[in-house]
Amino acid sequence: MPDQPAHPKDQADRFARARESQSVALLEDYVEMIGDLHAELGEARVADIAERMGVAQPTATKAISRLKREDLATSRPYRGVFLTEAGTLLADRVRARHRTVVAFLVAVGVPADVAELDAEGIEHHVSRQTLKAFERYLANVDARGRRR
Amino acid sequence: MPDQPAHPKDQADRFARARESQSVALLEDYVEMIGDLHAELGEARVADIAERMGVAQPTATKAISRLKREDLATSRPYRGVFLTEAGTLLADRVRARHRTVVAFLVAVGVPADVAELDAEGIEHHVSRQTLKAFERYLANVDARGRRR
DNA sequence: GCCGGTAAATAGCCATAGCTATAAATCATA
DNA sequence: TATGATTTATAGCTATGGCTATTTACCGGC
Ligand SMILES: [Mn+2]
Ligand SMILES: [Mn+2]
Ligand SMILES: [Mn+2]
Ligand SMILES: [Mn+2]
Repeated sequence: MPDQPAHPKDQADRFARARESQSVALLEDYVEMIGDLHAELGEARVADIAERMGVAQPTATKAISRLKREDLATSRPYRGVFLTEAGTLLADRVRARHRTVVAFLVAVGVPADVAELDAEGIEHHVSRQTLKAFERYLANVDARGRRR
Repeated sequence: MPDQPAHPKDQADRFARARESQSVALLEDYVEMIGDLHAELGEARVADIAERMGVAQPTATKAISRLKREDLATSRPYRGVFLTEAGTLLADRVRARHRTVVAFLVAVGVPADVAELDAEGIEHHVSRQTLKAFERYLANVDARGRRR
């Protein structure tokens, strides 16, 4: 019992878009974290990246190869990983979006710990327009206190 | 510049959870759509499933194999695909969640067309608790009219 | 009932993202 | 400075989810 008769092409485009977002999600999470590691530790070692991502070390190495291929990072063997200009920009954008999504979820009544968990996946599918809507919502909450 | 010093294990668990949600996402979208097709057309043919998913026919066939393996669907060769009890339950749950996510996004100010697009990816990362929060929010909106 | 057209299945390719096991490089310290 | 410990890279495996090309099954009309 779908809402409308469904336009196959539109629906297909929707799925294609979600698949595309997904394929970028891994890149986003890695660059964000590499940026975090530089801010916290002054460097991003493969071992630390792997630990925080919750994957085996060769899995992280392989992901880093993809970052390099997409010009988001460079690395000096046995010397750590570095974000390019583009990587830094992406990391900052992704980090800001991540925080907005978490804050927004909390603002609409999601428990903080759950918000953190869900945001890790949700963030990658939040478009520019949706992010703007979240920001507007937060601005209102901030200005007028918790609405009920 | 992360918010807190970051607990590597917690963060790793968060990523693991997002990966798990992702691996279920495809199953969810397929069962929802197969349910839709049965409601609309009385049957779910592989060709229609592929068209709506925006993938080639063999890709749909392979996904259906996975649905069968996970006991969400059965199929009679050249005769279409059928949801099991579990598949029907999942489809209904996923369809309801999808609608709630879209309605919620629209309610917080996301343009309807954008809400449709983003929801297709977001929905799979919305936990039970977050969904409850969305429902509460919508109930308030319904009861008291559009808040500003 | 046969035969052509359509639909589905199968074969076999590629890329991604995970893993373990092992080799190689670096580093610390004796 | 040699050596052992640690870290990183590499090799090679699996599963998923895309694809195209081809074969097989079904079905409707003659
Ligand atoms: Mn994430
Ligand atoms: Mn994130
Ligand atoms: Mn979806
Ligand atoms: Mn959906």
